[in-house]
Amino acid sequence: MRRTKEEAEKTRCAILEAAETLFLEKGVAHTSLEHIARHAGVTRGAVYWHFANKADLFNAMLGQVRLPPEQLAERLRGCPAHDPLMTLRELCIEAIENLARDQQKRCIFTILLRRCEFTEELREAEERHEAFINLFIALCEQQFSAPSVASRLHPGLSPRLAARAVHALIVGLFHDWLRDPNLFDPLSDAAPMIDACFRGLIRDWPDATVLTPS
Amino acid sequence: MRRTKEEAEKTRCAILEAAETLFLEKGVAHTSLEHIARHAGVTRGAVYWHFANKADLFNAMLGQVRLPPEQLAERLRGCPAHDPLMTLRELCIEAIENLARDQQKRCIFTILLRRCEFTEELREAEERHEAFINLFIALCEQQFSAPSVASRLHPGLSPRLAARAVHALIVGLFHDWLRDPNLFDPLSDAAPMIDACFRGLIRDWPDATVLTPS
DNA sequence: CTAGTTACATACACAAGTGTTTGTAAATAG
DNA sequence: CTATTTACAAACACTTGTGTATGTAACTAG
Repeated sequence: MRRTKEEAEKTRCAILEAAETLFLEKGVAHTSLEHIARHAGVTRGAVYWHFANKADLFNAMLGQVRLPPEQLAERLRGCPAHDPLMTLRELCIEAIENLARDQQKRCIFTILLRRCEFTEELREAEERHEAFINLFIALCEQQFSAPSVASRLHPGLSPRLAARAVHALIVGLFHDWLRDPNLFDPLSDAAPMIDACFRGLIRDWPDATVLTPS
Repeated sequence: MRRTKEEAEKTRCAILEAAETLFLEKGVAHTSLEHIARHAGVTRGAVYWHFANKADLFNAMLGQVRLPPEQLAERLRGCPAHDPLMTLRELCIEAIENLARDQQKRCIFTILLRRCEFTEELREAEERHEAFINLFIALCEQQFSAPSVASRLHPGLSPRLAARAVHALIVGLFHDWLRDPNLFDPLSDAAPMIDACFRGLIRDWPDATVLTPS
């Protein structure tokens, strides 16, 4: 019953998909490879053929999507310093909207935030993820440090603190919304909330009407 | 080797303490009752004597402290409507400072946010926790709905959205800081960040100097 | 055509965890 | 002083999970 190469790729995907579903449903630690195999319509043999162990499968699953911090960091690094704040603002809003639109991203991020324990075996994934978060915060801080921006920070705020606040708000919005998607509507509410945040950080932040000419 | 009543209470506490330590260290799902018992210097017999199972032990552990959302909700409900925003602001700042000061609260909240999977067996604890979060958000929204406050909201913001933003910021700050306590100093940075948030929500939010006369 | 390899399924050995039952010494009630 | 709980320890029975080893049919390279 040996399958052709592309069929093998299909079972690999089926396993990844089953893992995604079951991790979301019952948590990473509470899902066994046996359970995943059954759900994918294969045996543990197939799972161990494609992946070394559960941690490896978990990493492969994460590798399927660019998580928001990763994506944000990438795009922040790519953009020039011209009007850095507006770029940052738009990226933040996009990140939230993306999460709402992309079902898989939502699923995987929910697993990361609410369905897994970062213990020894998942340390690698955790560290990679944290590295991206730290990179994002650092780049964010860099945007706030540009002379033309830093001078507009409200008194009492440093670029460092502003960057921390932006990241905290985004993480909090993710966390809250993934817990209960009825709390707000990402597509319509992301912009006002992000703008409120920037308005509290930057002295002359323009009106919402100017920012979203549609 | 039967112990007196107060000695029994001491072993109960020892078990709870061991659970706290090990849950934090290795995650809830990855910690067995056997492991907890050993760490507390007893056998599983003692654990099963004092607690029905792991979920029961987990709930008892959570019951030891008032978690921030619970505390916030309680205090918000208790305070009269006189200057509701300032009360809310102070509570938010206090919550963050408290987390930094109270070692046990920090530990347990870290477990809740980063060391447990909310699967079937912990559903009860999750639901209780979520209820407090929703209560906090509702009360928060109520503060923003007071006529004297709602009229001062920046255009584009509803009381509902403002409440969501405040909660998201706090959750994000907790999450970030518990992940890496070096990101900011709760005692000195909480106030400026919370004030920045409120400044972005409320039109005539006063200066920081006025707010912290110290 | 046949050797070797691929993509699994099956089976095995082992460890660990759970809940329960039973044993027991000391505290305590009467 | 005796009977009965209490507060555990120890042992048991069972399930589940992991990693590995072995089997095997079909694909594929030469």
